[in-house]
This record gives sequence, structure tokens and C-alpha cells, in this order.
Amino acid sequence: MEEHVFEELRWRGLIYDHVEGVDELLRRQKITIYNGFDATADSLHVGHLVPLIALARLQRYGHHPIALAGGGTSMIGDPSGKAAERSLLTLDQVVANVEKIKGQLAHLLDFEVKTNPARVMNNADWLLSLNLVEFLRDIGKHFTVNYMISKDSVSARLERESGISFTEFSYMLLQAYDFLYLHDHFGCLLQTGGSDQWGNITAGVELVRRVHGTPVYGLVYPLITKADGTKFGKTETGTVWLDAQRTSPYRFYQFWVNTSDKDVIPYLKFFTFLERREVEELEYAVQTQPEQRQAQLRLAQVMTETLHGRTALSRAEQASQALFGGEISGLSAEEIQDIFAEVPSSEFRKEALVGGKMNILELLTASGVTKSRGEARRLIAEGGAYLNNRRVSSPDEQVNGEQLLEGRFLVLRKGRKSYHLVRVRE
RNA sequence: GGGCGGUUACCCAAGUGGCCAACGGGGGCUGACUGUAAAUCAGCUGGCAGACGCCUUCGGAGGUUCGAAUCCUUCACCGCCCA
Repeated sequence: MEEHVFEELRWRGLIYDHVEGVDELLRRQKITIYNGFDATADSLHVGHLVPLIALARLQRYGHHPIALAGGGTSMIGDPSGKAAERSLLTLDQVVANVEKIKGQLAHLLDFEVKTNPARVMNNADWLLSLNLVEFLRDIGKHFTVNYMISKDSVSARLERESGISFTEFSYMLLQAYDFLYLHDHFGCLLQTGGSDQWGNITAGVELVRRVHGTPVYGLVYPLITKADGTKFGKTETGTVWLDAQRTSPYRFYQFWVNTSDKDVIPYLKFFTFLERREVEELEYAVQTQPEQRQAQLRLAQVMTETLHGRTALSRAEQASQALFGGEISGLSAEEIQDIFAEVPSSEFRKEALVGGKMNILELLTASGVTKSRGEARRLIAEGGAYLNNRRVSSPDEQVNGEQLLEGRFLVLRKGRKSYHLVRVRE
């Protein structure tokens, strides 16, 4: 660890912008810090990890973290970074989401430590009971509309045809109020977040200053980008979630393994607690023997173990090794079960499969590997369909009993790395 | 309340009576090359059949016409301007 957390954050490239004096403050005393997490889905995804892990870093240096679930603000919808108006969630949805998200926060933050345990709060607890007239008098009076429309999140939307609703326009006031509330009740002095939160955070800083005349601070992290310009946190199958039900540990592991050379060192700095020395060694390895992908493997290993645990990690590693390393034909039924436990699968009755009743087109479609028979045909024509790791040469191929591995499995593959297990039931 | 403009496939967007399953771009998928990387190049990208062909789609519902995404009526939603 570095001597000061601010220096560590700076080395890791995590400081995108900050209110003057944050550096000093963090150095001088152990403070209470909050970071908000939206509750618009019932799981966080990898895009939430930077602020979350950063909060854990701050905790390791002795500061007091508050993870604030946006149960109240999610009722309104943050316009930041959004091109269009969001649809509103019901209170029930938000409540359920907050409950699930709390569990995920626990993987990274320490709730047990005596000196500075992490706390999870839900801003629904104070926002939902707000009285409109009081709010407009006490909070709204501190902001000019001029100030509000100059914020990027608002002005970007004003320039668009579809505009912005008053509801979302008001969002920043609620987030500003959160900061005031946490300051007044818990002595919170610093709010952190992604750089898209800068406007909302400074609104809170402004509000506390106007109400109490005391300084509070803000610090924002860079938004994670990829060297090729595509969006971070998406794969062919969609968003990479922290919830194992939504994104299996295998997929999660694979997501990190697939990080490009250009991104992997920054990612190690952003997402892991690895020491500077080790990161630098890995950086050297990327330069000298990129084909080994040591840095990617280490990144995937650390992330998977942290979020899903040791067992899930070793399963993911084994599966990856078998799938990308070598032969599957010699595997036992147990090994197949194990390795493919994480990949998508489907189940068929044996009599539906064998005896010329189902050809490869139907199998690909019925298993969900392709969305239609037409797509299956195309895939085969393009040479991207594999049965038991052998390229399917014709759309007329029939499925028969001899192809079954250990009498109970078929392995379908689409392209280079998308596997699917078919389990056969008697 | 009045006037004008808009609603096309995952997204943006062309198309204003037949040559339209619908230009182009983005995204996505596959292949070649590779290191489960990047870059590059090529093909594909509504469904059934995969030879012809058939079916469904251009905000919703009706209508005109041999024939409509394209014309008319009406409804819904959105935007801009005026009140």
C-alpha cells in the first residue's frame, strides 16, 4: 500500500476530478465517505465496480464508507449520461432491488471490522417522506434554474428533441439533499462516484455550503473505456452482472480473460488490490510475452475469486482450460458435467433426438443456440457450427446415438468460443 | 385550444403508388489471420422452404387501388411554434 490513499488512487489512475482540498482532508483525518449505487436493476454490474472497489480502498485506509442504495432516487431516474427519458419503477421493484444489491456490496466492503465498519443505507428512508412544499422552500430555494440547466446532464437533454421531464430535471436536487442528510446525520464529508456524477456531486457540495457554510467534498473516478472504443461491461450475451444467476462465474471469468492487451494494465489498477510491484511485473509480461496473457489470467482470477469465491473460480478455470485448451472427446461424464456446469445448456429426451427424428438445424434452434432455422443454416454455411468440436459441414446432418458423449451429452459450439451443452434424458 | 412537423427492421436513417423484406451507416453474427488480444479483409444480419416460391413487417384501425411503407379517413403518441 502507498502511504496515503490519495496517492494510491492517483497511481491507479482513479482520480478524474475532485474538489479542491480532498487530498489534504484524506491525509489529515479519517472521514466518512459515501458513494451512491442506483437501484434500477436487482443486480450491480461490472460498470459499478470501480466506485465500489474504490470505496473499499478508502475503507482499507481507515475511512468510514457508506454505500448508499438509491431506493429513493431510483424512483425518479438520473438523467446523467442518458439520452432519453427513463421509465419509472414501482416502489416494490425498487425495494426488492435494494435488498439484492445489499448482498453484493458485502463481497467487497467489510461490515465486521470494529473501527470503521461499512454501512449500507437506503435513501428511500428519508426521500420518500419528504414534503413537497417544505422541500421547495428549504432545498429548492438554494438553487437557481440557471445553475441547474447549465449542468451537462440537463443541457445535453435540452438540446435533444425529446427534452427532459421536470421529474428528471429535479433529480440533482434529491441527490444534493442526500449529501446534506448524510452530512447532518452521519458527519459525511465526501461523496464519490463515476465522472458522470460530477454535476450531482457538486450540487450536493453547493447545498451543504449554502445551508451550513461548511465545506464538504467530492471526488469522481473515470468512466471505464475500452481501447477499441466499444462500451465496457458488455459481451455478446449482454451486460456482465455481479449476480451469479444472471452472469455465471464462468462467463464472468471469461469476460476478464478477454480483456485486450491495451486495457488489461489499467484494469488491474482499477479493479484489483494487487500491489504496485505485481502490476508492474505483469505490465512487463504483457510487453515481452503478450501471447501468454498472464495479466488477463491474473485479472480474471482475482475478480472471480473476489466476487464468486474460490470454488467458483477453480471451476471456471477448469472449464476454460478444457474448452480452450484441448480435447473434449476423452472426458468422462463427470468431467463433462463439471466443465459445462457453467455454460448454457438444454435438455432433451433421447427418443426425440435419435433415430433420424432431429437434424442439426432443429437441434441448434431447439437448444437456443440459434434463434431460427434460417440462422442455423447461415451459421453452418459460414462454417461456424460445431457438434462435439467437429465442424458441421451440411445442414442435412442427422443427430444419432453414436454422437452422444458418454451416452448422455452433445456439445454444440457456435463460432470460436460460444459453447452449449445438450443433456440427454432417457 | 390553434398551426406545423414527425412515428420505417436492434439503433440512427433513406424511401413518398409497382423495380421494397425495404438504400446507407452503426451495432451484431460468422469466416480468414491470430495469442480466447488488437488491427485488417470477406460474407451474413425478418420467418418458412433454401431450387423456384410462399408468408409477416414500415405507430394502431379502416378505406381508395389490379397493386400502398408510399394516397385518403380516423385514433394514439412525440416534437416545435402560437395562445
